[in-house]
Amino acid sequence: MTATLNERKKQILKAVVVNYIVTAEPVGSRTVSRSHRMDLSSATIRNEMADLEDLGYLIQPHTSAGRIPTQLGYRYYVDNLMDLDDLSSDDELVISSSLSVEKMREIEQIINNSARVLSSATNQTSLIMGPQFQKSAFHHLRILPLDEKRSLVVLITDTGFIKNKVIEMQQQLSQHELQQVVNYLNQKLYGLTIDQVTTSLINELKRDLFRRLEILEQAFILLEESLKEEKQIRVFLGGTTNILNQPEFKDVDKIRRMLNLFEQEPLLFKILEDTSSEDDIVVKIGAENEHEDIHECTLITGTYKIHDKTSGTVGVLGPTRMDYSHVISVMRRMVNYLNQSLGS
Amino acid sequence: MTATLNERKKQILKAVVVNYIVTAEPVGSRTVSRSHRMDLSSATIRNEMADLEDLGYLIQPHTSAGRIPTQLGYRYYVDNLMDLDDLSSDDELVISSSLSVEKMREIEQIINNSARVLSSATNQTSLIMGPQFQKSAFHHLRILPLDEKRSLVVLITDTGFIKNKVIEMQQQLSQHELQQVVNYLNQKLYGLTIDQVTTSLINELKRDLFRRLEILEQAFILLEESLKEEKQIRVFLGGTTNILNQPEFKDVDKIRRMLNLFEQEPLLFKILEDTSSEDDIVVKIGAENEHEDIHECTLITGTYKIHDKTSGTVGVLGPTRMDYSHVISVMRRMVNYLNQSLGS
DNA sequence: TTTAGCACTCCAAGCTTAAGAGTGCTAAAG
DNA sequence: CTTTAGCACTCTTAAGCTTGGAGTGCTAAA
Repeated sequence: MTATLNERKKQILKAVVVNYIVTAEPVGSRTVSRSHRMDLSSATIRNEMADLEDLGYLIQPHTSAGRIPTQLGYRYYVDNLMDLDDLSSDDELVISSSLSVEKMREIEQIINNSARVLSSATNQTSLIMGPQFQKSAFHHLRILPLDEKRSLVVLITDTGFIKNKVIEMQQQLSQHELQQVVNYLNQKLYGLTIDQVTTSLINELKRDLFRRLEILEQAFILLEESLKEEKQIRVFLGGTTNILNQPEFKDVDKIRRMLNLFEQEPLLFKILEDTSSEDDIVVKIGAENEHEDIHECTLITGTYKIHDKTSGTVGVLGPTRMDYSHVISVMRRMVNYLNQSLGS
Repeated sequence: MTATLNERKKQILKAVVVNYIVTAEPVGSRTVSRSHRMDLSSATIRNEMADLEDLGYLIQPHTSAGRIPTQLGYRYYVDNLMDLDDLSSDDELVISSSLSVEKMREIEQIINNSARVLSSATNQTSLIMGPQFQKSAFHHLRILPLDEKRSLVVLITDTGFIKNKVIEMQQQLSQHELQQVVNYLNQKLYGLTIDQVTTSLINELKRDLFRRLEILEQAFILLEESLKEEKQIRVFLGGTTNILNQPEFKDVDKIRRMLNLFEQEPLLFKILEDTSSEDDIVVKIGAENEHEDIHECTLITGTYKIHDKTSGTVGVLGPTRMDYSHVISVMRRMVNYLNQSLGS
């Protein structure tokens, strides 16, 4: 199908897409013939555009309107026609300055901030999936008694994650008893990924441990709880109100559906996850996305790494009429930034 | 002003408010005369309504439309006319079941969940201000070394808050050295509220400590950081999309302004803070709110306590046309619940 | 003091109209 | 064979107009 487009058709398709991205209005033949250095009359362009419509790249909202790109048209544009955007020094400035103003230490902070920057640099909504804690390997566990009843459990992974949780224990445990349990667990769990530390494994260990010292129901509950809580990965959003600026969302009902979607973290997670496992940047246009509520949207995603492990996904979501080249450039930069600042 | 309303006017005002809350349409004299057991003709009602308009309790959107309550009208209704709502067993069920399904341990979880429940029980947007950590008193500090470079700092307050933070230290400190610092700090800071632990106090301690043992720049940075981070209180939102269901927000521009507001935590904090310091439930109608963007909204707030200290604020935000009695009832229940589950 | 009746006002919804943008087709020109 | 000019036609959008209904205020009678 790609082969069937001659140079002139490509130029015209590109002109329509570029123009439509900017104006959000159907593009007429006259506009194309005048504005894009094409030494052809509008009539000729009209003929070509009619062809492009037959081929499925363009569509008319109604007879006697200009054309707008179809999903296929965008796809062709992204794959074959798009010029990559050099970030303007303005954007460059905005991005790098807002990212580096403060040294941020906490992962959550970094990601939250990134989401904000990404959305404001693209004028779209951004989604960032937090690091996938589950893929990290268990390194060791420590327990710090706080007072008679409470202890702080600290879980450390090979990628440098540190999760901690306060737990309460009905039964008092001596420092020594605690230490025994902790040592046992460290020995058994070392090197497993968090995913692999299943409830059944924990139950097994529990049985095992009961045989030897018969105290520690509570110590296990804590472990189970710490893990369970981390099962659901957090998705950070930025600029959710940006979609309201897009003319394609002037309908309250569409807005509601989108915002509703944004409130459902598991769904967002699924949407992002569907795209991942690629190395570079992925562009999913319209119905290429699984989820029905974003069939009129484009999702552009990239993945970042922590310690060379694929770790999380960054996404920008907006209407299919999106400034692809710009968003892709910003995304590149963002992924780089995350790789750097989370990598260490 | 209150005294000037005779019984009949009160009944009519009440009827208009109640009706308008349900229908969101201007209420005509005929509607009032028929529906609310008033044995008066519409003409009589008309006269009374004209009076109520002169007094500032009602207003006509245009000549020859029914009346709708003014801000003053709502105020009078809330202060003098409102029947308190017995929660229907349905609501009762929804609320108590969704709150008690799981034992939640983390404060953040409890609050987040509460926000969700509150918004769905009221069909409005809910805001909950997290506990004001700053008002708690410092109890003690502990440090748990994790590996050569990192330590976990744990801060415990008298109200049972436990904050922890991982810090990195360039310089290695021996367990002994660390312990010395920690002991010193615990002694000096004990009993102060977190608010009182200012940067200047820290600097003072720092100087003091330097004189005796000259190591611990890092140890202080950590303390400063832990505290700074907690300065901004988190506001939890629930049901932000509920405002989209209200007919008064069918305008995209209004929606944008509201959602924008919701994205700015410091503003929300300020809005909630303005209402607090009361013991019971506070109703702020329309322009009674400071912030201009919610001049067409009503904010109903309550405060909850942890360990008998006033601790945070719960709010429901919606258009001035709001089911006051229902929201207030739900709010009561919510505050009770929070007092119970955070109190221990 | 209350009520019935009536003229009047105003909005909302539907319809009509005119302007403008853009097309498809045809026939002529290159 | 390709390109272009010209023209009739289509469709949308905005503005103006019409109409029905809801609700009022006023007056006069009960």
